[in-house]
Amino acid sequence: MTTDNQSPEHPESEERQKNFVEQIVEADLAANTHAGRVHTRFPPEPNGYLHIGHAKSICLNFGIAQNYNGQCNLRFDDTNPAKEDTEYVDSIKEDVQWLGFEWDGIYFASDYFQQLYDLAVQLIQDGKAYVCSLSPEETKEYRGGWDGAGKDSPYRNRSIEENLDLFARMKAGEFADGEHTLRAKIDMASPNMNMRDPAMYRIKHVHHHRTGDQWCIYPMYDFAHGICDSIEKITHSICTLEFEHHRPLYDWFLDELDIFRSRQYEFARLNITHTVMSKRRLLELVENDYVQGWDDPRMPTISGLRRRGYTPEAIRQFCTRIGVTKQNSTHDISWLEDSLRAQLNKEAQRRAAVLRPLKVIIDNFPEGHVEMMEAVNNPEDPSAGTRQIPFTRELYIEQTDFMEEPPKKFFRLGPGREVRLRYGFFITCHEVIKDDEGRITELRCTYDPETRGGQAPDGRKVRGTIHWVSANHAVDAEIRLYDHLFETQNPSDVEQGKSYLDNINPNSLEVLSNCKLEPSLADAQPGERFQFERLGYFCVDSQASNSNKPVFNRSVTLRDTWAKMQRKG
RNA sequence: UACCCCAUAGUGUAAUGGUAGCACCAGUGAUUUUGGUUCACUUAGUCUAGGUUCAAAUCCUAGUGGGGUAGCCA
Repeated sequence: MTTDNQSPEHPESEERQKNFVEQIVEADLAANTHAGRVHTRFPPEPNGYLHIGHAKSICLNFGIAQNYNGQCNLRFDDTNPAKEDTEYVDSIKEDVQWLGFEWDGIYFASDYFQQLYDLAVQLIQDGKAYVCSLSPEETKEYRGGWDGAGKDSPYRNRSIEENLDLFARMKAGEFADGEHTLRAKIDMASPNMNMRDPAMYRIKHVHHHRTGDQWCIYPMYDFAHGICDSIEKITHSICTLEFEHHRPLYDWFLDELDIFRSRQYEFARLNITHTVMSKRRLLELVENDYVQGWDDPRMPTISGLRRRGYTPEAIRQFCTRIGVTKQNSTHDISWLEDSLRAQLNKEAQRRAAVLRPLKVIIDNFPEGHVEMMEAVNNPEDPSAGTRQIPFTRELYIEQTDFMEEPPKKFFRLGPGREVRLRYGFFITCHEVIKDDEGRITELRCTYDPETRGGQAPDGRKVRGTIHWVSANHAVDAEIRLYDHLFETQNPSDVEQGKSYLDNINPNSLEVLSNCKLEPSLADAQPGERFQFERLGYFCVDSQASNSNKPVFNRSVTLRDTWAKMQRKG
């Protein structure tokens, strides 16, 4: 259930077309299938951090519960202790809550291990399951391929008594890993591989993060998942497309066991350009230090996006904008970025920050004099008020806001040109000072005292308005500029012999350590977000900032039509 | 090789047998003390071939294209 931001004027709650899952839910409601009850669940395996693709699923599952007066559980699918860990459990809970959702029930598949075991025994007693003693290799061989039917396991017709005995001894730890499995007795000739006597239990002498060493046999996903749904009386079990072929098996278990009938529905997982989304790859990026952890601001993980400066609202907004269908598709990453811009444009306070400083001396401004200027905090929100910023003789402007030989459409500063310093004065550049290597080190300018605040009494116009910071008052800061983690739209699209890793963007992180911020930014708190005017949205890094030198992450740039014009030439 | 799913402007999605619509992108213009925001306008689409029907994006068949599936992973 969402805990905030559901006001009527909020874009998330605006009228929109219902997606196909919502239509199914509404049809069930209309038909009174579950007496008006809607119950979903979000079922992550705690073997990695949540990413934006999970956010889509979270928004779908929790969103449906919320919109139809239902409930949504958080359930950890922890049936494979070899890969799972409490570290992941904790991060998943944190991420779900941060996204703004509260689960109605929190469960673990491991809570149900005994019930699962009992139901497996029941299936054996009904002659629907058997202990198979084929090796993994033999099992694969017997399963057959797409070109024909598989072969029945020689153990398929063991007596019920023998199966019961063997299964009990599997549980008791009498056998080594891989010696036996419990299999459902379905159809080795099925064109659906999942129905060719799938494994229900395997022996794994592995310590489980919650049940410890209590079990040495663990249920397989197909057996456990549907039963967990059934136990929790889940009405709509929503998963991704690759589980489509598992649905007949999901149904088979519930039907044979004759327990509460949950239904599985599948939707297309989220793909986004310039990034990767599989847990395997994200893990690889982390473990091989391509990034600096799961919460690296370049990662598509929830924790990465959070550290990058994304808001839960922006992510939820993105998830509702992209829709839910069964079509495989890839969304442009700029959609995600736009969602953030849309929110922060309305909410973020504006500040001045100079990324790559160029000193400007105002020759006709009195030395030592400080003139306090009034600046609007947020033009989109008058209630945000104003603040005072100091104007002095020595300023910093952006290096990119000056060109010695400006091209035609360049509106900013150049020799002999006049621009407006935002909330300051008009200044005109008279002299360019360079070092021995010819690099520009300083600009000599004059200001027009009549233009205080940025208006000329004679009504003369100026094309460019640039930002600035008073040199003596400036706060030094480190600013990290992030770009797409991968250069190509689809990192997985590689020629023979190459891997997605070859598409990593070598310039995905640029650290600027000599940035100059306006004084009001001195005590910005970790996680706080601002718009640095004309540059983008930035937030105080939650890990690296300390009191002597704040560190800001660039969440997203502003739209930049000038940069676009330059790119096009 | 078999089975399953999918196919609508560049991208992403509506229309559920009855006028093909929306958003983003792109382009043009207006406003603007952020080359931001906002506003207006413009471009552009039902994969192909048959069939059913008064009427098909929608139903049927075939083809084409894309995706998925042969873990004792989930």
